[in-house]
Amino acid sequence: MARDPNDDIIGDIRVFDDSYDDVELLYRKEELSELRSELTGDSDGHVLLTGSSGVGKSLFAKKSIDQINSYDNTSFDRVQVNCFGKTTTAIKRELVENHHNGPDEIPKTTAESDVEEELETALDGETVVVLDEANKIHQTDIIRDLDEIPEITIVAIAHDLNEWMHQHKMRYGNIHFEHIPLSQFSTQQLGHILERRARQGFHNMRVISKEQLENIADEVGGIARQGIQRLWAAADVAADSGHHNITDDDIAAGEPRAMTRIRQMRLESLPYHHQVLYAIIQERGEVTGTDLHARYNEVAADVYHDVPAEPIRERTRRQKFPKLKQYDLITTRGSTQGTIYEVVDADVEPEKIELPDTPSPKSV
DNA sequence: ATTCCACAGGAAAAGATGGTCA
DNA sequence: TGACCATCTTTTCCTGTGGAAT
Repeated sequence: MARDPNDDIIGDIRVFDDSYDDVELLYRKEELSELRSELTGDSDGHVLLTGSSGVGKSLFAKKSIDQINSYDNTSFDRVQVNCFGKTTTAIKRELVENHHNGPDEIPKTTAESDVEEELETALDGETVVVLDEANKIHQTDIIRDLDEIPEITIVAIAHDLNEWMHQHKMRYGNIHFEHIPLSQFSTQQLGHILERRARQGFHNMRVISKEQLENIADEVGGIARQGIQRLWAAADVAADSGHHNITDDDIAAGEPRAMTRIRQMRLESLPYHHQVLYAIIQERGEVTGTDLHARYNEVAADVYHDVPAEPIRERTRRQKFPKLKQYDLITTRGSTQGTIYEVVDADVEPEKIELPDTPSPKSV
């Protein structure tokens, strides 16, 4: 069962990365033309893109704006920044750095007013600023600031319209955003998208059939990111099993592997406290609240030894669980003192956290 | 049935972080 | 630079709940 590299089905693993963007935009004609009329029309409003996780919002923003640029013979610049966890100045700094006119690097000590100045000098015409994960913008007035620069049109990306309204419309009430929702793909559409991916990532297209691709698309309910991970996982399982073609069983067997990979990425994107708590639950598969807190207190000194973070109190720990649930990493059942915390997938390992192995069966 | 207990989660105060402005 | 403000996180305090003990 030794795995011969020549048997590998995957030719280019990068094709299955989240960040891979050397693709053609498919089935987004309507949204594209809406965006085009916003960006090329007279309106000086901004754009809000929404859609559920994994439908390809960032990719759409990137590819469609570049496409509009080349088809319409317009020439505005596109600058894209992920806003997650960044301050106003950090976002502006990154905007300048990402702009083709700007310096590649601005020292972090530069004052905000100077960064602002650098930004305005870099702009030499219409510029579309894409704010990725704009729903994560918290204590910043970045939107208001950018709105005041006439050359800039903002394309903000968020998950959910209501959430966006709640967080921002009140604060930026007078700044207009045209809303363009991105829907999930139909089975057929996603099947086709996956076929393109396979064509790019696999050595040979004959290893998987059209029906199989559509089955994957159907199973993931039109969520592109999941479909792509399922495709990768199916190929990975097939290669492990020494198959030359991907079988239906490989696809089925790949499902947990794909989900594990997605959950693993989510866990790693979370702050340290979440990961510590996850590690404790994962250690035993399931644990009661009492045992969880006891174990936390036991390992706290070790686990927080050489990290910037400090251990947190019980109430604060409880406040971390909703996020872990939302990311489908843990579940809870029972209520009040009987609550059991349980990992969804024991194969998802907290890579940064090493718990000291003092197996403490509820020592009384 | 009643009381007791432990804890999840709500409310609000306190703290931390980062921005603005004189 | 320091006083002040806005926002988000953590802590403190507390209430409601459901199971166990009486």
